[in-house]
Amino acid sequence: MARPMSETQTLYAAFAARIGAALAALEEEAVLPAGTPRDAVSVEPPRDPSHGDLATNAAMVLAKAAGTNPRALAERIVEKLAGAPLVESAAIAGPGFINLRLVPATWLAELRAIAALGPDYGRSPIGAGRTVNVEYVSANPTGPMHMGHCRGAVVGDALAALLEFAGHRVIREYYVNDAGGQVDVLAESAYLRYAEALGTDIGEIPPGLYPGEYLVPIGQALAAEYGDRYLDAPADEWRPLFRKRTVAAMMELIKADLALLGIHHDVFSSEAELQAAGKPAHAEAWLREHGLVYDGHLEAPKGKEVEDWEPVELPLFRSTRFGDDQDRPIRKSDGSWTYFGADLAYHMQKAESADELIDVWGADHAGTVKRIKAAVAALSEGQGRTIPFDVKLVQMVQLLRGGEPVKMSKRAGTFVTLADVVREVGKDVVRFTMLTRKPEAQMDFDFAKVVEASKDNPVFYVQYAHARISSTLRKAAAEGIAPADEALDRLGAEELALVALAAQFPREVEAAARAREPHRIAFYLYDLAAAFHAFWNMGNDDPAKRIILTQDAQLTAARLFLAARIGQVIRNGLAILGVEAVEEL
RNA sequence: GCGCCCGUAGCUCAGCAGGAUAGAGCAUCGGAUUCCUAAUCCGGGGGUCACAGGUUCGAAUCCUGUCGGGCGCACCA
Repeated sequence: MARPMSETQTLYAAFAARIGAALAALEEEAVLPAGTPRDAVSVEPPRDPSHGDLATNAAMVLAKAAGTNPRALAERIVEKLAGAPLVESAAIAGPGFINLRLVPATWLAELRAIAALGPDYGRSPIGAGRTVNVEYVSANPTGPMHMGHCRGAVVGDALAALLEFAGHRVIREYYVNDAGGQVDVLAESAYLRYAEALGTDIGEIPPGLYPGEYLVPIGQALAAEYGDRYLDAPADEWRPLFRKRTVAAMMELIKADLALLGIHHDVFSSEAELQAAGKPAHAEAWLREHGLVYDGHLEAPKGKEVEDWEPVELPLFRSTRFGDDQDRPIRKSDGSWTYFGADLAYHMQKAESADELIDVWGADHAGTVKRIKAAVAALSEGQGRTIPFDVKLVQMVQLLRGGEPVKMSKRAGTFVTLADVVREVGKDVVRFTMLTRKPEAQMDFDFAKVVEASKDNPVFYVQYAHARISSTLRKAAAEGIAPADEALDRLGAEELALVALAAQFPREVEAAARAREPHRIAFYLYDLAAAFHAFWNMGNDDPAKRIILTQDAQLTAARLFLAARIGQVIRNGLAILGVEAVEEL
């Protein structure tokens, strides 16, 4: 046990392993029952730095299993840890915390580990061997992306990157809702533009159709390709073609918008193709076999008057068996599939190639979470394997400009497009800002504030820290000094404190990945940037604390080495968020 | 009426698997600029973690209820 740390082993991983070894030893001595689960054992920095460098709650969470009290068990664990390499002292505190004080060389080893791992520093194996399907965006293919889609897009994309960094294989997926009635409306709208392109005066776009200008080029393209062939033809003749062509064009628009945000999906699944392949019918048959679909009557909606309510018999999925409030229809009275019916089959399809599913939805779809969770639960049960399934609900974003709400009307076609916003404030600002709040909390997005270049704005604050590091390295290079790790032992307490914070990056990644919360990375980076800015400013008060000391090349090289590693961690974190680490501002 | 989310400093929000004395920014007050980028930093004041119960060695965190705000509640998507 207690192997010395290797070049590339990170601190928290090393000590988690060491404590595990100590616990295993105690199992052999029968102090702990064999096979005691250790999931709740954590290794973390103590709240108060004066307590030491690392703390573990092992004694507290395992005391019950050991049949003793936390402090007594802590003593047994401390015996095993006290003599370990790099440990200066191990003490029991409070209700049974074990505080470890480490020799300073520990931090220097971590610095070298960051250097050795580079862009891989912080990667975790917790997801190894697991494939996660993350479905996000899935905006209807009826027009360009608007700001209502933005937050889910960014959160989903960052979540996918985070899970990948934490070792999962990730499938980024987009569900194209190209089968519903709205797509007919879209086709009709495009048909109008087609007629317009051929010289017909179409006047005002009738209410209910899509009025957006973005359909004009589609109409022109269709006119150029087909001439007036469909101008006086019955709708049945052109509708399927116009649907297909317009949806395809809309998806190109959407993909271009997503590209502006740096988002690229691996898989686009078409609802229409899903239906054409008979997947929903197959799902229905399977569910009927398992007694989970039956023909029954839908209850009238509660708390809401429906004038022409008539009970009809429909095929219902027994979602109440899995916690839903009502059984849900999978087909309409005309026999076509409901959105849910197709979505249910879609989730079955996704589960074929993934161990785990995550959907990122807007909060306006909160009402349908239970039924789709019920569907996946039914699938899990029927297949006899657990399919973990999470729906991340992303709350609304209120758009402001200098404190005033930005007026939007979908009907009038005056929504704020994602492309406009990215053009105005930039990709990095949009992405980072969307991640500075937990997704389930509502947020404001103020155009005036997010472009502010001050510490009030976390994007700039973090990028500024990185730019400062870059410029320092440039300046040092110009003076002929390169970062080097030969004299790291000359680094002082302030420098080691900075390393201690950087060393937490791997566990932040793991915690964020486990919680499926990429915003934690953004907050961590803010803290790390703050620590670096504070460190930097010590050089303003005391010139001896500057990074570049022309009269001491050796110490300068060591400090540059430190600064470069902090920069590396910032880069790795920003990479998860999909934000550029700039070299200068 | 029902379901989901939220409620933490004057404002905007963090709070990491239930852990030690609840944190940051803004605002406010007082300081640092012959400087490697002051686009930054240091310090002061500011809290009944909405409220009431419960679970336990320990709750901002978990459970129940109440109040307040948001979203949703069609065979729509």
